[in-house]
Amino acid sequence: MAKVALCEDDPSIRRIVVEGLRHAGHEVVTAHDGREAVTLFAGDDTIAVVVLDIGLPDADGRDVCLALRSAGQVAPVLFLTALGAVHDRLAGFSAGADDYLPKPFDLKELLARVEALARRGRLVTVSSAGDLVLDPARHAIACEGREAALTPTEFRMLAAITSRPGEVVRRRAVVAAAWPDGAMVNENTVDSYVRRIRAKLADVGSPLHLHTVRGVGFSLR
Amino acid sequence: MAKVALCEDDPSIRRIVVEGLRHAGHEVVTAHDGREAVTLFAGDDTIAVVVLDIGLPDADGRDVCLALRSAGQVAPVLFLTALGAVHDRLAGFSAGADDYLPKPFDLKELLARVEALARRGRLVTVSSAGDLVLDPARHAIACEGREAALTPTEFRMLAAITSRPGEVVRRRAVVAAAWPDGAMVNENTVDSYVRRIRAKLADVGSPLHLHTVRGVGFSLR
DNA sequence: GGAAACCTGCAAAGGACCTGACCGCGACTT
DNA sequence: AAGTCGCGGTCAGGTCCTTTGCAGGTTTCC
Repeated sequence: MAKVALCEDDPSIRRIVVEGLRHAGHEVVTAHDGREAVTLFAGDDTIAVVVLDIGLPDADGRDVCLALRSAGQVAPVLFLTALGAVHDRLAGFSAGADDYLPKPFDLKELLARVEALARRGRLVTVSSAGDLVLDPARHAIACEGREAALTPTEFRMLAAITSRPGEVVRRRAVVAAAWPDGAMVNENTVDSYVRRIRAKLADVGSPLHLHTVRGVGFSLR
Repeated sequence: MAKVALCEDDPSIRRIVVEGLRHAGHEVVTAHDGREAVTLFAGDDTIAVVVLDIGLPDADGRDVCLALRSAGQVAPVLFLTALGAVHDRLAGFSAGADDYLPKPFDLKELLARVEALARRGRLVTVSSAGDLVLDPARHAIACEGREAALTPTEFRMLAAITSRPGEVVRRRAVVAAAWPDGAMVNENTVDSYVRRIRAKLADVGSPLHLHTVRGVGFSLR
């Protein structure tokens, strides 16, 4: 029950994979070549996993991956390839891939890996108007290329607020998230952190602002 | 003439396999349970192939595999199992296995597969990101011709960090990888090693730097 | 106007990390 | 057997960042 984007030029392989994914309950969008993949997949933030063939007729799958990444697509990418050579695998990873499957592959294994990637999520995306990305793997936020590192406490706090975009997160909940051990005394410390988080949001040019709801808490809009 | 690591709790099966491998000219090291396997196999970089029983008395073979992987063991892993079910096969692969053999198996087939794996080297042999190359066989890093030798501990540590290029690897994970036996007391020792690794990265002129993320861990960028 | 809630700038304290040096141990050499 | 060397691990001191809280200004609500 996740949305999977598939780019594969070989019709028979494509059919098998699509049927397998659909049968497993996933929604599938397909592209036949690299250009179509970029067009269809780049702006779609509902995609949970991207499956890319490396050997495409019009482009290298890795270039497609890079293009998707630079277009803000943050879904994990799994590469399919007939090339078993190590350096291809490596090039795939350095292009921003999250997993790799050499052809010929077992369909069940592909399904297992796709689902693993979908579960893992890898990134918490906050897409509302622009695409602000919260990256737990790097403890950073990113927006259109620009990136800012967060301290552990800042990150916990922001994560709590972005977990429910648009909604108001109560001050108490923010405190509980930022200080899981139950420590913390001074209320004002929260404000200090909010201030610093706001500064970093501004640094990356985020279209989303950390809005305060007086007497209640904070929300991201 | 390859070194094979075997972990199997059943004495009769173990004896048969060991004799078969030795007869074929391989060197064999054995473990009886998961803990012993991790202890013996994790730090041994001369191992060409690891053969793991999935059903061990003290642990799931897949967990052992994960532990070995995170400890920097890069040899291909072949699973033995009495379970023929597909989902076990898949779980095995997702745990980082390279091949799979259901019991009861023909000794000749096991030998053939072990040798195939030994020849092939390993699925993820050289982990590299950018132009930096990590060579497990020589315990060295190289960058555009220049090369530097790493000590075993340094290598395990760097391997753990390069396994996820760009992402932050938690300090805890780094420690687990560098000291697979769970030893290690002084936190500062990690810093010392990081320092040495940085020096060697600089020696070979690596474009990638070992970046520290305060309060979290390290990442390679 | 006044109080509460919030923002801002700043600075102290403590922790995390870096650095350079040191020492013990085992392996290898002589 | 003694010496040498590389590796693993530790230590002390310094640096820098994170955390925390204060003090005072500003906004909002009654």
